[in-house]
Amino acid sequence: MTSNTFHKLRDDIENGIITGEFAPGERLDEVQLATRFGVSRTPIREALMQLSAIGLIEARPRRGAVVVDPGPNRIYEMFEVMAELEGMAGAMAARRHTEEDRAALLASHERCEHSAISEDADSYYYDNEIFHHAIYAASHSTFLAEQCATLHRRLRPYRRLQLRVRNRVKVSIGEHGGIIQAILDGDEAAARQRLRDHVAVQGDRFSDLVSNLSRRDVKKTAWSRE
Amino acid sequence: MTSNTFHKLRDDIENGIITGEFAPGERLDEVQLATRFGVSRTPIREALMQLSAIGLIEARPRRGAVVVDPGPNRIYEMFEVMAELEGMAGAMAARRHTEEDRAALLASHERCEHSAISEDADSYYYDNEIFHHAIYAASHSTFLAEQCATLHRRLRPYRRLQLRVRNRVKVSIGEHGGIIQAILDGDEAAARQRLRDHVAVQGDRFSDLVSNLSRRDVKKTAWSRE
DNA sequence: TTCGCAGTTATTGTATACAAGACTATTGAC
DNA sequence: GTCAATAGTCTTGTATACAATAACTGCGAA
Repeated sequence: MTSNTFHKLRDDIENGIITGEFAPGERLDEVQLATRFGVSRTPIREALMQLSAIGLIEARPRRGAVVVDPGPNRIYEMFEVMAELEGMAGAMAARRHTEEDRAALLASHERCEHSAISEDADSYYYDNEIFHHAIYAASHSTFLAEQCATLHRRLRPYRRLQLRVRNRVKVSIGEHGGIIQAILDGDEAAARQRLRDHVAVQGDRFSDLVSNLSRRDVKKTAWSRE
Repeated sequence: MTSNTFHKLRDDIENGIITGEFAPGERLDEVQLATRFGVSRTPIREALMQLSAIGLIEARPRRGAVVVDPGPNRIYEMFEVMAELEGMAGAMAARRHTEEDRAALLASHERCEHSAISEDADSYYYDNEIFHHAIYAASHSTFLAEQCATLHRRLRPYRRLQLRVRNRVKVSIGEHGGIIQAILDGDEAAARQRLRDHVAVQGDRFSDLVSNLSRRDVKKTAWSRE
C-alpha cells in the first residue's frame, strides 16, 4: 500500500472530473491540488500525466492542464463507438456466456428492476453499471472488456445526464430485458443490435443530451465566477 | 518547443517498445534511461507514467516498470476489436466520404500497389498505414479515428510480423481493392465486412501469428543474454 | 483612450536530495 | 549442506530547490 499514494491521487482527480467537481475547461493548478491533497507537486504531476494520456485532461506546454471539454459532436461520436463496442460485447456474450455469466446477468438485471421500481435514480445508475459490466465479462474478451469499461467510465457524466430525461429509466429497463433474452438465447445478431440501439444516442435522445449539456454549461459559467 | 523535452522522451521510449528495442517483459530502469537520454529521472518518470496509462508498460509499485507482454490470446483479442473498429470506420467512410477523401484513398491505394510490385516490404508497410489512416479520416468521426490510430499503433509490431507470411502482401493488396470499391460505391455493409475480414486474424493467420511470435521470443531471449 | 512595450510575477519544467521499501548476499544455526 | 534471518545495497517514491517561460500589470506614447 505504498505507491497507492499517487494512484489514489489519480483516481481522486479523475473522480473529481467525472463528478463535475472540476468542470470542463477548468484549469487544474498544481500547487492548489498539492496543498489540497497534502502532498508535493511531484505526485500530482504524475497523476496529471496519466490523465493527460487517457485524454481526460489536456496538458498545454508551459500553460498548465485543463479539463477537456468535448463538444456535443465529440460526445456523440464517443457514444457511437461505445454502441459499437457494446454491441460487439453482446454478440460475443451471446456466443460464449457460461452458467456463471448467466447468473450474474440475471442477478444484475433484477437489481436494476428493483432500483427502477423504488425510483432511486442513484442506485439505478449504479446497478446499471453493474449490468453492463456483467455483459463485458460475459464476452470473455478481457481486452474488449477493458476498452468498454474505459469508455463507459469516460461517458459517465453524460450517461448520468441522460437518465434525467423523463421515463428514460423505464424504457432502459425494458431494453435490458430484451438484451438479456437475446444473450441467453445465444442470438448474436439480436444481442448486438439491441445493445447498439440501447447505447446509441439517436433521434430525440441527441437533442435531449445537447439540451442537458447546455443547462450544465450555465451552471459551469456560474461556478467560474467564484 | 519547450516541453517537447518530455514529450519527445515519451515518443522515443514508445518507439523503442514498438520497434522491439525494449523487449516485452524487459524492465525499464529509470536511471539507466535518464543517463541514456541525458536528462534527470523526473521527465523519464513522467513519460513512463503516460506509457503506463496507455497500457504499453506496467508500473508495479516500488518494483519498477516492465514492458507489457501480451500473450497470443490477448493479441488476438486486440485484433478482434481493431477489426470491428475498422469495419465501423469503413462503413462510415462509405456513407460520408468527400471528394478529397476519395482522392486520398485512391492515391494511398496506388502507392500501396507500387510498393507491393517493387517488393519493398518496409515501404509497403508504411504505405499500408497511410491507406488505413485515409479510411479513418474518411469516417469523419474524429474520436473513432483517434481510437483506430491508437490501437493501430499498439498493434504495429504484430502487424509487421504478419507481413512476413508468404504472399500476404499480394493478398492484402487485393483486399484493399475490394475495400476501396465498397467505400467509393457507398456500400456500407460491404465496406464493414471487407475491412473486418481484412484486419481480423482468423484461421491460418492466427497460427501464423503465434508461430512468428514464438520465433520472435527466441530472438528475445538471445538478446537478453547480452 | 487605446495600443504597445517592458518589468514583474506566477506557474510550469527539470534537477537533485532524501526517505522508504524490495532485492541480495552473507552469516549463523539446525 | 541447506534454510532462514538480518544487514546492506539498490531502486523507486516524494519533496524541495532552481531555472525558464508565459501571463499580467503598469507606464508611456500615439
